[in-house]
Amino acid sequence: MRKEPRQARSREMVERIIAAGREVLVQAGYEGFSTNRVAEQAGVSPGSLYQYFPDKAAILDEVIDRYWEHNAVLTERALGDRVAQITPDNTRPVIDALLTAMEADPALLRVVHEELPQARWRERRTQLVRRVRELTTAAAIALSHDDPHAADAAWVIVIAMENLATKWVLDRPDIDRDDFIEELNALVAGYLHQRAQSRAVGGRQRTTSS
Amino acid sequence: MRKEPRQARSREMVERIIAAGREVLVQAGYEGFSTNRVAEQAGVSPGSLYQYFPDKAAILDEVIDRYWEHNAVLTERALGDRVAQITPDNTRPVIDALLTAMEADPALLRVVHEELPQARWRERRTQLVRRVRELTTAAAIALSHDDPHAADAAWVIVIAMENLATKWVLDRPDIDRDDFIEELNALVAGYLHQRAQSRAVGGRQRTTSS
DNA sequence: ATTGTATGCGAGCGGGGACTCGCGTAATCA
DNA sequence: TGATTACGCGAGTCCCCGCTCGCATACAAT
Repeated sequence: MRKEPRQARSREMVERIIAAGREVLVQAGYEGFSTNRVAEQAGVSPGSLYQYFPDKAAILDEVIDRYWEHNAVLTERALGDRVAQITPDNTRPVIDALLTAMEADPALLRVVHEELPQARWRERRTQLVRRVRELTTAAAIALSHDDPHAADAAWVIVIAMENLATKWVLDRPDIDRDDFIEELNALVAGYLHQRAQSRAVGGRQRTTSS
Repeated sequence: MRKEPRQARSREMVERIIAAGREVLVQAGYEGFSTNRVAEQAGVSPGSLYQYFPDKAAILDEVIDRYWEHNAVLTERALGDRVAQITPDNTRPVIDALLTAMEADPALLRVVHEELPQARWRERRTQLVRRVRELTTAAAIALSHDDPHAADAAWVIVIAMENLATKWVLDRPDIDRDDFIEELNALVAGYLHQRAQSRAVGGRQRTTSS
């Protein structure tokens, strides 16, 4: 920020600019996100943008930050008190929470996932992902306490969940929401069991029989 | 294309332009991909680009098309004659092939996955994905012949595989290649078994016990 | 009321990007 | 060899973009 908005008037303007930023980002995409357009959408002069934002990137950052923040809040709310119910065989509450967050603003989700250069916003994604990872690791450990590759399993699950949930929301495949949650749950449960079983049989091996 | 390059000289130039396009895309990223830079990199005048390409997008398209084409060829080669070995419990050849393709050109993979606006290149991705889907569906059907949700399972697996393989190559998590293949194999095998089992017990249900 | 400061404006600047056009040169053909 | 066509060049046009600056207005303090 270049200056603090002191009067109510200017604080409202800053809000209008951020809202306009979101709108332009959704309507025109990342490539169409220009300062002039944002100003116009906000009903504000181009010069006014730069009273409180140092540059174009700052506006974008603010929009993205708020999106992730909003998502984090939604996730926690959706999880609610169902955290206790989570077991390796029942990860439905986490998956449901994840989906709920994703579904809140599909238009922005699309831009964030399909148009933003990922490199510049890598850290901002963490809040939500970290929470999923937390719960996943707990589930993995519950099944096999001394697995040296438990971290690998957590990584696999987190990446898979995040991307499957995202694509389900964006590409709208013909899969019912409850069915989908069921599939993801089976994916996690099956994976964890399969791993536990392989380890019990004789450590990590190249071939497994049914 | 605007004109056919007739002489050998001009055909070479077109090749140089495409190669330069790839180079600029990797070095400068999607946002830095400008016609002037491509021309300079190719050792060619800006005007010459437009002799054979209608616009900037056409150059980019050609680069991306060739990337996918190359990938498809690599996948088939890596699969080789091991296709016969694939079963629901052993999807390693497919995964290996997928990884091999991804590993061939990580720099370009990064740009394609993290910088290109996905919308404009949605169809080009298909060749590789379709092949994986083919093999996956076969594996799914092998385990349960009349599953009404077999297509869902195939979708889940394909999306998961594609993204896991991509992220593994790009984010270089600390997981050994063979271990990773093993994890993915467990993911698929475990998932398919879990589903088959759930169906056997009593159709799709909300709760499963270990 | 008067003065000082915060706010808002919008024409316009400097820059870079996509793309063109008219001209010189190399290849092809008769 | 002369004529015709293909090729290649690069200065230059037009456009849009990020961003600034001098000025007018609204608010706050005294």
